[in-house]
Amino acid sequence: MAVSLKDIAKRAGVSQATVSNVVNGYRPVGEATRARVQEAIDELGYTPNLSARHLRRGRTGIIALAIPELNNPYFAELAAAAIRAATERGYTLLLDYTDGDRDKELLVADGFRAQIIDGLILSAVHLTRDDIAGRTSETPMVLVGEAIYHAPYDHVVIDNLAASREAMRHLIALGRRRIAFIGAHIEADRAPSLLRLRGYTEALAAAGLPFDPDLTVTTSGFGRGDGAAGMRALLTLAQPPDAVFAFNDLIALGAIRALHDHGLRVPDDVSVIGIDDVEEGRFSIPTLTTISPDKEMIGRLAVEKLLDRIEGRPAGPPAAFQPPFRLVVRESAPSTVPRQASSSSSSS
Amino acid sequence: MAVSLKDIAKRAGVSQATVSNVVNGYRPVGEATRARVQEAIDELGYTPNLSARHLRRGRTGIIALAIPELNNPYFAELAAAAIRAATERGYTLLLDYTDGDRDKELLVADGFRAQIIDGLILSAVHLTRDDIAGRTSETPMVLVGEAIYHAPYDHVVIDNLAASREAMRHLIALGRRRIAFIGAHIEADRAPSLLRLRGYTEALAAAGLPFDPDLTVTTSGFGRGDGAAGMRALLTLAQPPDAVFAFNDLIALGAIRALHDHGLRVPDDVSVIGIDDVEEGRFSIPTLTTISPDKEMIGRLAVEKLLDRIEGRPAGPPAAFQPPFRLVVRESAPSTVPRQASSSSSSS
DNA sequence: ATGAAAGCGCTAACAA
DNA sequence: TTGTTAGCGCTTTCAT
Repeated sequence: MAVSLKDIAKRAGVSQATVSNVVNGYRPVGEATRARVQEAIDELGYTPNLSARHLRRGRTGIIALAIPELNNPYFAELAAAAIRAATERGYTLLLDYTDGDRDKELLVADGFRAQIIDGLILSAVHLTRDDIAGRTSETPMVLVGEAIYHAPYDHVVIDNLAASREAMRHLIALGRRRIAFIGAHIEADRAPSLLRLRGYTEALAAAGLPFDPDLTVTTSGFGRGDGAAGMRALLTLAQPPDAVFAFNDLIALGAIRALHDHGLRVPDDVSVIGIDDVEEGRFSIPTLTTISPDKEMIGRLAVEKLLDRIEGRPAGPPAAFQPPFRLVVRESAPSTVPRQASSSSSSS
Repeated sequence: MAVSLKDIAKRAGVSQATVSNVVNGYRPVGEATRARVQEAIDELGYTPNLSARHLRRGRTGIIALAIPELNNPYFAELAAAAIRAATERGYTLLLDYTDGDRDKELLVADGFRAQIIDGLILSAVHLTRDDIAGRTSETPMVLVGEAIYHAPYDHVVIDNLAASREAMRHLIALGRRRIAFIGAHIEADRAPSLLRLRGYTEALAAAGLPFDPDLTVTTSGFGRGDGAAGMRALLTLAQPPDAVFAFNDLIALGAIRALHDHGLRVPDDVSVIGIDDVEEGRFSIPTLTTISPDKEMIGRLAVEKLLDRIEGRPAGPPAAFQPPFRLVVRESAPSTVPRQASSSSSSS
């Protein structure tokens, strides 16, 4: 059995309460006493038993970040930022991953592991508004991610409408006219792709370009394979697209691969743009033009807002927070309109 | 305050012990009693308080997996496997990431968060043998990853020597003669790249090929940028390589990008092979030939061995476990020898 | 400034 | 088969 408060108290000849106060500093402790206690702590090598502390305090010091998939580097980068932020604030961050499975998302939102965590940052994909609204768990929660719920929770997400418009403007400025969107989803009202899709159609309208339903491709997942399949479908069209706006970078990368397999060149024949700015896109061939959300800030903000709620700081009513983003132009959709076939120009 | 054992006991008119037994099943409980208790549990919505349980049992049900970086998809995939395995066994897996920082690795190994975890799976990069040997923490630990320590801990890792030899045999069978290795490390005796490097030299010797020190490139990290930088260095050689064996896929992918920037073609001018089989390499241009370790089994085995120690199952002395791997041939180093070998030193 | 003592919710040893 | 009871190690009144 490890060294306990009691051991220290005995050794230092004081009460447990005093030791506790030396450790936590809730009440002032006399200088001489403090020194004696500290010495005992050092000698015996005491570390507080967290389970006991948590039992007593009713909090665990653990918060969870639930993400759909670890394999998407976007989430890996987001998680890294959140872990940093939590650690700085003295919390431990537990990564829960839901596998893009609705039941698991429900389970997590509804208090699975609630006993172990003080709060939850949830990046849901499949949850419905009712799922969120009907949540019974009392555990503080902050929402992250593209799906919209209009639910009474803080929500951290970039301005997807503006981001999509900017991506589209870039493509349109390049002279592209048949721009496809890969990564739409079936769910009508709160799908992750909702705002990005709206940005897509609005940008088309603003540029006076027709909206062709054939150019909007639905995918089941969010990975490279989905992007490749979506692109292959587009390539069967009588009039294939001359540009692709992908829901995210992984889909964009998959689309590029499918174009390559089909003997088409990016960006000469087709321009491609994604969203996320994962590192992979800085080294891919071609490198990927993308919208880069401030992932560090997203993670940080989500943690902060959650801790505000947990620690009962005045935080006002639930609100939406929009970290910045910026357009990063790379080879897959460069600023200069592609002249002819000529590749292997490099610019990292 | 949430519903407690006591509440259930009162409601069902039984003792706390009985409720505990119907929840945990340590002792048999009468059918009628069980039903009554279960009903009370359902009605009141009881979930055990884990802090209390852990305080009492002396275990938390949490194990940690410490990895150098989350951004490397290899570790993300490994973590996913470990999380699955832990969850199945009723444990929660906490991801700790050390940032490839020696101090953080030390901290983790030496019992940071020891109060909260029952055991640790450590994938260290920078730790020395002495660091490991001098560990004071009592927390059970299992080692994962390429670095060798000959320390008294279970260690799960593929047979890196055999894997490297197989990768090299493939390159040599292609007719490659100047094969470079990117991703060596300074530390002499237990660096992650040690065995892979030895496999490289042994394979050269076995094929009667000369070992040219210029073709072995040291990198500080393990990412795409390191691979690209390493490749650029190789391309300044008077006689650049005609093939690259990379320490891992990310380095290989970075090397491919650098070759592309240099106007060289993969695999026509230079063949490239990596290790890890990350998903990215199945969609990259060109797709990546690689050694695919069984990540699912690595994660699973590490968790199992750790739980054996934690739960005191007879596990014998610490041992090494070698999950299988296989060569996956893709475009960057196809089986058929490239035809028009134009691997001159034309563009440099 | 310090101490004594009462639990937080649970499990396990001992009784019945 | 079930109940009683004693803590696990800590924080926190209430006294002093």
